[in-house]
Amino acid sequence: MRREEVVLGGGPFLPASACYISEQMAKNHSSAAEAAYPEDDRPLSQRAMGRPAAASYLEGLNPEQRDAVETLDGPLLVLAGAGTGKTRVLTTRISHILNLGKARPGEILAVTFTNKAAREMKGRIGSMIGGAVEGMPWLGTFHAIGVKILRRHAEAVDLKPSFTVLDVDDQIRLLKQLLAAENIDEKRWPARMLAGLIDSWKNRGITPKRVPEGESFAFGNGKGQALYAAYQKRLKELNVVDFGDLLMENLRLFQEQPDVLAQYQQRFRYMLVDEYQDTNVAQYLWLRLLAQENPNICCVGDDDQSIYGWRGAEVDNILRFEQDFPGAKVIRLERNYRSTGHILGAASGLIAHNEGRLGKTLHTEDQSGDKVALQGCWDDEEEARVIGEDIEQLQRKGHALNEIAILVRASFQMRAFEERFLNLGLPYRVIGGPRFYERQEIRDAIAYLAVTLNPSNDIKFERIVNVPRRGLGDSSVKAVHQLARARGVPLTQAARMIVETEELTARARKSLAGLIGSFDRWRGMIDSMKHTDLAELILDESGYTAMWQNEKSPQAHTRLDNLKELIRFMDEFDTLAGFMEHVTLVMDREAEETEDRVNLMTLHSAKGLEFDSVFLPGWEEGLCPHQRSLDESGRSGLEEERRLGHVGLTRARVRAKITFAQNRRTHGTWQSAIPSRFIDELPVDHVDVVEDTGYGGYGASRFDTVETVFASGFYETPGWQRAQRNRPDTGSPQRRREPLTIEGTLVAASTAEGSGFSTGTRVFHQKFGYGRIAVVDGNKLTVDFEKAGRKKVVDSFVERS
DNA sequence: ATCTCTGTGATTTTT
DNA sequence: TCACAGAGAT
Repeated sequence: MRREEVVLGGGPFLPASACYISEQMAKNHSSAAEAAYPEDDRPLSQRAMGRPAAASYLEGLNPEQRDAVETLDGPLLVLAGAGTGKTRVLTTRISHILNLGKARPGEILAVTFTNKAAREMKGRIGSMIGGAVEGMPWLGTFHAIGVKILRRHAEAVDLKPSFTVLDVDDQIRLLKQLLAAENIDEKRWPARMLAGLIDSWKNRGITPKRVPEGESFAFGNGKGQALYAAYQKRLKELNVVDFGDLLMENLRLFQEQPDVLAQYQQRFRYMLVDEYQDTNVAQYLWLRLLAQENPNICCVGDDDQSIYGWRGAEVDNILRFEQDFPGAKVIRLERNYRSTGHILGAASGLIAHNEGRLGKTLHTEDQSGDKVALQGCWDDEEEARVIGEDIEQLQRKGHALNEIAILVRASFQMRAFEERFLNLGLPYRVIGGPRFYERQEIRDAIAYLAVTLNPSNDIKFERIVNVPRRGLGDSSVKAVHQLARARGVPLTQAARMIVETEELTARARKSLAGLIGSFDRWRGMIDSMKHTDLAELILDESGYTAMWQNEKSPQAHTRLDNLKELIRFMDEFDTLAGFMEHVTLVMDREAEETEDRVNLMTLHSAKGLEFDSVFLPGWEEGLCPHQRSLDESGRSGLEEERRLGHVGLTRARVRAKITFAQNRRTHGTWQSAIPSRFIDELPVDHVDVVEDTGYGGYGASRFDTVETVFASGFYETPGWQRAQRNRPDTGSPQRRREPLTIEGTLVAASTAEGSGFSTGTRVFHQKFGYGRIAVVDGNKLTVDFEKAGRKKVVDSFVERS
């Protein structure tokens, strides 16, 4: 994720001796190498040096794992259940391919979903083959690899090689502008919704032209498709791509340029895919294209752990693998090395209720250990109290808090636990939540750096043009915008032009000129200054650091710390450009946690992790099979929720406890809840019911209150009142009051070179009124206005009167 | 520009 | 209930 990813192509990747053999084998690798294996086919030099025999790393594997590692040719699906050594198989397989000399590191494509997984694989392979990780240039996330390929062929998809990746914030900002331009009421049709829709299209590999007619109506009364097209056009103008494009444009590239596709098909002798159950349609199509020529594709995944359907993952991809890749071999990894027999039994029993699955039966030799505990509680507070007590007891027995996790379905559940733990003085940490890169101050800082590097990055420029406040409010920005659009130039360039005139107030003009000047100055220092020093200088000189120093809010200090952390992070890269290249894609830095704390997170973020003790609160109908999931996706939704439960249980090594609350406060009102259907699906032999002794007596009376509050409160809810009020209002979306003639002038001005104006012409200006042109200087006019006096203006802001 | 008020909606999250 | 975003007021 750091420097090594910037390295393109395959550099030296193995010790010299190994490199030699790889070269040789790669040339005529097919039959000879296969026949030779498993005999010791290392070069004499290596054998003489006493290096471990080729197969030594295979020894610790169980038969299925070994089969998965050694079945190198043809399509292979490895169904790897939870805790069955999936990562080990992947990394050993890569090492094996390299060791046999069947491919060079640069000829292996290995894709993961997260940076974390990619990093882990790099690390493990590095320690297996001897540290030289640079040799795996094509090991990374789908997105990172997508960027790498796109950079090399940017022109083929109407981009410049210097394109940047748009983050979600900027994406929304851009969509909002489009909606405003189209006069769409953002209240009714929020930009986020459109973003989600576009994302879902991109997930499925659907271009604007191919949007199904019905789906276009999912936004703005049928404007969905047109807006998607407009958005794509705008992205190209700005030379940016969004996350979805990283794959979409790759697909387009491969489809439109067969020679480019062929180049990669030949390059990748072996392909490996991690977490295949999480791939979306676009990723699947991408892999299919690459594997057409050379079917050595190995997908590792677990259909029972597919929990990202709602963001485009297609479980179907893994279910259909054998049809998609004819002649595919399927290997099941069912030996679990993580959990006790009871935990595994409970998890297996639960997931067995799903119909759409390939079917695996996890087993373990470990038959010791406790059954899964089950306890009902009165409400969420009691649930937190019970779990808090359990944890304190574990702590007293000497268990590390780091080995304890509470996995919730939805983040609002965390609150009760946090309150309780603060009360008890029990240290905890929340995993997930807002990420470093998503913090406002980090994004602002990055915006400054981005504009310094590339002055035509309009989106970033807009973000910080008035941050910190420098008197460039809406009206000033709008004027710059208008000019930029009329001329078809970036905002910074429009700003340069406008400060030569008197369109803006003297104060705004001075401020804007200062900002532009600063950016020019900073840009001039890129080559002569260390990038981290430059970043610091920019943040200081722009007044950004001062802005937070002057703020008295308690978070201001953290923000300044984060900025320092950003600079420290930058230091891991050689140049500013190198840092910026990776900033959008990889900023998942979490400070290494050393303290002993209980882990609190959602079930989703627990995937891939494991703990000695796991608590699973909130197993209630409507929450653990989440109501929304049921409403929106019916049976498949229910099955995904069940997989979520399965993922939760299989995180536990030695103990797991499921709890549910009979009453839960949601949106302010108390609701009585019934235990999740999943609870009754657990095999009784693996479960111990803990009697709930925590409440007595007052339950019924409280319940009465619940009903009264609910019944009487309804007609006072804001929602109802809103509905009443809005009834007669037939809704008249505000029309933007902009004379059409202005538009006409704008179009004319943008097409004509130079101004079509001459001295003496009577003109009209929105702000200054009527006047007569005194001087024409290219696009700049000096006009004697009847009321405002002599002003310098840009020609596109006036019209003939 | 900075605040206060009002309306709104409320799973899950990576890149 | 409560947090947050956007509009409107000062």
